[in-house]
Amino acid sequence: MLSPIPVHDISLPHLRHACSNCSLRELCLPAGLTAEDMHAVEKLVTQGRPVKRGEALYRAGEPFKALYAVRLGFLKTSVISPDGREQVTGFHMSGDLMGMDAISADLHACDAIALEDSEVCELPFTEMETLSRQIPALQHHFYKVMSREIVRDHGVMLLLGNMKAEERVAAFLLSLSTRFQLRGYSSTGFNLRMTREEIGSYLGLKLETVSRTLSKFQEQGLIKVHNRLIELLDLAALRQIISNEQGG
Amino acid sequence: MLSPIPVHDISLPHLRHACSNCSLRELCLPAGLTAEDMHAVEKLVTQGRPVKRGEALYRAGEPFKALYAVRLGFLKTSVISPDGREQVTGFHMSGDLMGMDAISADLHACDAIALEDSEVCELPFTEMETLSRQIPALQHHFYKVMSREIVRDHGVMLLLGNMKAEERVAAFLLSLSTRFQLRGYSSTGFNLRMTREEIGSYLGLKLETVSRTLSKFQEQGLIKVHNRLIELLDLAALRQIISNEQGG
DNA sequence: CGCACTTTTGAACAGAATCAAGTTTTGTGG
DNA sequence: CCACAAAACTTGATTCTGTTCAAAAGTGCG
Repeated sequence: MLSPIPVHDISLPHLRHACSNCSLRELCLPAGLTAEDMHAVEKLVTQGRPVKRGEALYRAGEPFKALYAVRLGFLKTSVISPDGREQVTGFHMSGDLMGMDAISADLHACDAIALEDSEVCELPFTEMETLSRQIPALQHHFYKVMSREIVRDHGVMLLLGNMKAEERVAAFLLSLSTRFQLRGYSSTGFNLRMTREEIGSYLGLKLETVSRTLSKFQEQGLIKVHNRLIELLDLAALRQIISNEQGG
Repeated sequence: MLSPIPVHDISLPHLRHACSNCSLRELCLPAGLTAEDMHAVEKLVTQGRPVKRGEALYRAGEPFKALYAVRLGFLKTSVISPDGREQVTGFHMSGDLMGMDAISADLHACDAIALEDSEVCELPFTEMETLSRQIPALQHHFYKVMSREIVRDHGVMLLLGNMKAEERVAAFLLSLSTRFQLRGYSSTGFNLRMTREEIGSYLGLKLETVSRTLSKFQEQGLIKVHNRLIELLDLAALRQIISNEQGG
């Protein structure tokens, strides 16, 4: 199994580095773990596992063994209904924890596909569970991360249930902007890693509507679009659009 | 604090009874707890707390102290966007566990309103967390219940993102049917506890559309509607509608 | 028993989907 | 490095689903 980061490199300083910079952000940083706790956690974390663009990290129906912390790259998750409709349920970037929906039935409930060459850390769940009994902060943190996922999903439900096409696209761009910023990247210029169709699936719109809406925003001078390169020119106006289309 | 069930009644046999019949179904039943474990859990569970129709069990922004297991009754949860749009995120009946979205920020993230006179058990979260470190099955079960909530939310996202009005309403009726059946009630005849507007909010539709769709189903002989009394006459046809509208 | 809330139904309208071309980009192999 | 095929994107015209606006009828709670 090839990996850009050999096992022996996953020492405490290394993991710390990984945590604070890209990888285990969601898992480790806010947990407030001591050096000793960290050491225990790191022993469970496998070496980085690469996932090439287009490949699946896991697929719905596969047995659940581990959660995954995105170390770098970009992935989507999606559920597919029995009659073949796909709903993208999320986009995931460095520091995000994936696979929590699989705990419920011990089977993965969605597909996770890399949208660009990515790398994840595997967190064997049973072992993490055992460890979290010894480290209250870790246990609490897992509850928190799962809770945050629920809150996020409720936000998407609000978007899907209440918002118009323009509001959805604006909310999507602003959400990406915030997430990139949190990771130290530009909040106003970034590269969409997904197709218009995948954006549309996430937002409950057809790809043509996504395309048209982006074009319209560009005409209005709110953004600049060159393929998947996006530049946000007027964050305030985008926020205004979400706040019920007043003004602008 | 008035309660139909005094504290001293919450003895082991009582809690067992509550679990298997109505209340802590989601919390206790699948956890496979021993009698001893059960006893420990029951010491944490407060007496039943009544919530009258129209009252809030909790409101967004309130500090988070406990999860709630619905003992009996019917509640809705909803998030409200800054500009005032309401999205009903779920309907909750006996045995359901509520409040998990509050763990994330130690604040409730949604409103929980009783749609009929209800009663809940309060589960102080910090204490439950501590206890779950001593009872692995309990810890695992909490993870499972939260995971199930995530899976459920993804299902709603699929519905909101991909389905037409008729499909949504059919899916909603069938979902209620299943849930009532699991609790030992009729799966074909039940009382909607919520308004058309609340159904619409949950399904991403306007109340008029919900009403029209129910009327149409009635004309087609799939259901019988008398106000909030619903009778499902052709489950197969309703399922067919969800399976992409073929046949019928 | 009456008033407010809920529900139904109709008619006109709007927003997004669908259908359809044409263009651009990307990835691959020669 | 270029040529080519496949995939992705844009834009327009049309259609259709669901919303909006409106009014009337029904229900139930105090």
